[in-house]
Amino acid sequence: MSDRRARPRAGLTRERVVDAALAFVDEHGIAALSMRKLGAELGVEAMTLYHYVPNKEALLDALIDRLVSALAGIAPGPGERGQQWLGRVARAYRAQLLAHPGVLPLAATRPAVSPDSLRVIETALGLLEFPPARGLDMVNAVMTFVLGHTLAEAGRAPGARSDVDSLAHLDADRFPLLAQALRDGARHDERFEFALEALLTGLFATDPRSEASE
Amino acid sequence: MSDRRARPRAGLTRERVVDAALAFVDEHGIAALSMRKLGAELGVEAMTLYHYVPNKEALLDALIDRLVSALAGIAPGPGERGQQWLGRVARAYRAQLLAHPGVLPLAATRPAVSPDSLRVIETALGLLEFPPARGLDMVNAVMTFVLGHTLAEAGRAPGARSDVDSLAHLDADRFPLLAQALRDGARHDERFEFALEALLTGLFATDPRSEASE
DNA sequence: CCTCGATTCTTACGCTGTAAGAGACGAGAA
DNA sequence: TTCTCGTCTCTTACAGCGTAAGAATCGAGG
Repeated sequence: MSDRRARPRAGLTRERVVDAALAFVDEHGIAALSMRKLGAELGVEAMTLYHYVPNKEALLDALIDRLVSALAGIAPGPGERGQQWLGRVARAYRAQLLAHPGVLPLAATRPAVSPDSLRVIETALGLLEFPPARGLDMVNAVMTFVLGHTLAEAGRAPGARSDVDSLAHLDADRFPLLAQALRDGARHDERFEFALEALLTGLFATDPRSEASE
Repeated sequence: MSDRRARPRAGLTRERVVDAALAFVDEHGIAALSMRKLGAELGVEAMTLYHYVPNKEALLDALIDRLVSALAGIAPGPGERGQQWLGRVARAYRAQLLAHPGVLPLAATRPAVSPDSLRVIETALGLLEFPPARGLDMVNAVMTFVLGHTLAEAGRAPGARSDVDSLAHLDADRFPLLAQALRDGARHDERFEFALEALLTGLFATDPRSEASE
């Protein structure tokens, strides 16, 4: 019944598996991802995947690592100050998250402590001219801000797009100011730029050298 | 075999169900929550819960609403400026999230558009002396910042506590500055206060009346 | 050709959310 | 009291999940 070449080798790699998972999540959302479906996408049974990934958790971790790794390549330009560089990293992070919104809930839920993300932080601390503890506070503030902001913008299920989009039909009598604020639409990019600049300005407002006291 | 009073009424309410779910999540984490286990906690079969909640998604939504509703009661003090009030709301939001860290992944993943959260925003817009669109940007920035920051601090599984805590044993040779920055421990509260003040300062740095141009 | 390790599949278990419908309860009507 | 009816609860069932255990198959090196 079964022909002799029913099961040719699929030529899988851990990388190919993660690639396929990322593509699948981009298309169908994180909730739809299952080992069986991912296997089917690769022409393979579910259990085969366990030869390349210890379990599903590890696979999900690998998805985040993909996004964060892209940030590790952002080198400071010649003479670039910490503030500019941190802004560039923040924008790149947001771009990565927006490019793969299905992964956003994962980024929110799992710690980002891969070697690549540590490298980004180490670079920042070297660049910032603040005491390391303070520098870490600043990096933490910026990265968590980007995550939170992008979550509100695009982190929800593939159906409803964003917080402000799901408010399209709201009670203008009970919330007149909010209705007015929303009249111009979402303006996600503007909103992000405004808030990022405000945060960076606030963070860098103090003098690096006056930090040891108190 | 089964005695005559085997099934007395459980006296459930939607509220009691949500209460139990919140308590269960606080104790065992969101991943452990299942309709069957929650039913068992209430002395009832799983399907019984569906008389009080249309499905599990709605139950999860109800959990977030619990947290956000607590913010709706924060009224501006007499003569209180927008910046102070927004800071108080931010700290209260963080306190709510920290009190129920199991719910944090939900807050990150689901839109916060319940009537109560809209009321908070409307109040903010009335208080801020900025054009509503700009005021919404500011509220959005603060709330998403708090969410992101608290996620990094406590949003992970009940096992590993936080991002910085899971770095306790890191390679001090490869990441010397980071290791130094972590020498004093987590300092979550300090870190939050520093970043929140920076953000608020940055947000309120511009003059409300000079916003119409450009 | 034969063997061996790497790869893939099969089967199975306990768990999940929930659809469908049966059954038991308690309050009001007769 | 007895009957009825709407509300509550349970039973059964199904398709899907992650993955443990082990059998089957492949391709490369001896």
